[in-house]
Amino acid sequence: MTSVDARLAERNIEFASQLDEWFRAQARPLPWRAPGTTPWAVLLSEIMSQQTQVARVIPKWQQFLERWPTPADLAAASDAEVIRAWDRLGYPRRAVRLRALAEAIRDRHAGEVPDTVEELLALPGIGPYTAGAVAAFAFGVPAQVVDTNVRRVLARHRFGHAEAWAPSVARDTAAWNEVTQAVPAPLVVSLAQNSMELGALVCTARTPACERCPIAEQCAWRAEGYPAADDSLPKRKPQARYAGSLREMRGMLLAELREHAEHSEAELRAMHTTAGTEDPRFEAALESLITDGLVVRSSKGSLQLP
DNA sequence: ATCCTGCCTT
DNA sequence: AAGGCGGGAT
Repeated sequence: MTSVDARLAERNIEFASQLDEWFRAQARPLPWRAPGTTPWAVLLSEIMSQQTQVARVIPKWQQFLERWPTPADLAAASDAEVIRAWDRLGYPRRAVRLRALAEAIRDRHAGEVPDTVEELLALPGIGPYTAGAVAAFAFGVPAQVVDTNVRRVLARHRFGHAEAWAPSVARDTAAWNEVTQAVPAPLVVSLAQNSMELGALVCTARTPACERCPIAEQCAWRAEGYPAADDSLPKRKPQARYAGSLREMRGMLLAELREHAEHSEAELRAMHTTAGTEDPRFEAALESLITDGLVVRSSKGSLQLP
């Protein structure tokens, strides 16, 4: 081992150890972190937390588990039931994917959530983050876990960037490999959870609370005087305006279909036609919902949840 | 306006 | 690599 490797190893282990100490004292008691949480419950929490804040996920997570305690239970439900239960968590296509996911677990894995990244990644609706998170948090595998929080913490603390780099599997993997090198497996697992928690509570995107940060002393970004974002780094494009968007129309149509079991297509179209002029978004929104499997067109021109 | 424990398609 | 996809909170 070269002296460079030795120094990196020392830095990595100190980084992981300090975060671990902080986590034990400061972490939120999230329900899916309680001992005895099933892999299915962990998986469900990760799916629901994809682009939805923890506070909004918690009650919905509890409702789903009470109603569908195992993958087989959810697989046996209809898409319509799951879409209605999903309610306003956002990105309703996740509800359909979730049921397909439960079905795949039932059919390919005898109803048990698999414990390897490779098998998890092959399931619908599970990408690099979720596969790693489930392997790590449900099964203790020292897998790569890079979400927006980890990405930002590493970008700042280890690499001195003001903002996280844009999501890229290559960048995520390179950074993860560097910071976990020579770190013992159990500590790698906690590093994932700990850095995620630090990003959520302290090293936040907008106004980081550096005065409460347990690793501020070693922070590269702080050492460099909190430099502004590097323009050479790719940035996520801001979301388009919601009012008037196709997404808004999708939301309106889905709300109506959630409420009434069935609609005639003509009736639904009429609801979005004023003074003889059809809302130009109507057709595209409907087709998009059908493509996502959120709405089905029946034989005689009626629309309903699948 | 920006962010939130991303994923899938093109 | 880029664009699309909810809805709530700050």
